Amino acid sequence: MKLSTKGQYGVKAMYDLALHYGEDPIPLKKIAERQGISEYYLEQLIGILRREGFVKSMRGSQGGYILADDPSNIMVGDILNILEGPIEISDCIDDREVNECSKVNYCATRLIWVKIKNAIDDVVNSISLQDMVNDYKLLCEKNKDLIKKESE
Amino acid sequence: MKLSTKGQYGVKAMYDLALHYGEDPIPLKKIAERQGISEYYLEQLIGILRREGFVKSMRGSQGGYILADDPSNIMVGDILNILEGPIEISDCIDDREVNECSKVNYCATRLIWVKIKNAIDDVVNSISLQDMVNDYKLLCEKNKDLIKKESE
DNA sequence: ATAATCCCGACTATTTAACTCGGATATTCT
DNA sequence: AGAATATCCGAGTTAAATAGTCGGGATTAT
Repeated sequence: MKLSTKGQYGVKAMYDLALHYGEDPIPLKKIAERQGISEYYLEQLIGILRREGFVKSMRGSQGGYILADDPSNIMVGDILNILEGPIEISDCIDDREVNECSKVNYCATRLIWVKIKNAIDDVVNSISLQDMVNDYKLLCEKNKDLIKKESE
Repeated sequence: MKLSTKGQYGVKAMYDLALHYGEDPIPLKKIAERQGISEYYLEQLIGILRREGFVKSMRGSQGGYILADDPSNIMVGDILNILEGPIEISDCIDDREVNECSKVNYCATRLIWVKIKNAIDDVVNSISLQDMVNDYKLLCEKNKDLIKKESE
């Protein structure tokens, strides 16, 4: 059970843009380099994100991409939903079992997939790009302190 | 983002066995029919579950499968882990970015995949086969009441 | 003996993931 | 104007995983 790289790459790229929000547009090449992703492949993914309105593009020399909105308004879940498709764990319609409960249109396992889906949604819809940036900066601070102490 | 059918089929089959726990062994053919799964395909899956000690098999005529343990001791997570493999959402080692935080061995997105994994684990490790059976029986009761009222 | 059933390994077809590429279009800089 | 830099678009490729199929052997109740 695993996520595809689409979602991973998409979140990484968007996070990279979030780190530079408010600055000049970032060309894809830079993002791909920094995040260790194939540039050509990322091109496809960011194309999707652009069409969905999550990033804006500037063509031509000095062009690149910027976030279409404030990082605090973009949730990880938004990105994953678009790149991975909605979480459709099961297309479960199980009605063959004609027994004492025959009238029940019910798949015993369906509830489990629903619970899993909800749990994932809760997580990814609660984390914004800004949260990720904050976490990163916090870690940097801690690290600086650590280096400082080491050199004392 | 979706689960493979392996996990779905496996849970369905185990649930079927749980419904008949304590009775005679159930042949694979019955399970496959009732749950709407290819018998040959299910054969592979249940083979894995047998080797891992989750079900016991009886060969020969009147043979079949039974749960190796009480349904309350078998968690949905156990089944999924074996059939889908552990949840390895990302094999994220991202250390290329040499900037002001260069000493930090840290992947910005890693925390997200960890959180997702934990959320899924929490769900599937909290649901036993017995829970599923209870849910089903509860639903049957409700349904009976409903039919009763309708006929009044 | 025979029918039912598990057991095992190999085979195949389909789909998906993960890239790769060629060339068109737009923009800036010199 | 022209070169360089980028986005934009669609198509092609490769490799792996998924899902399913099959043949035949071993075991056991009737």
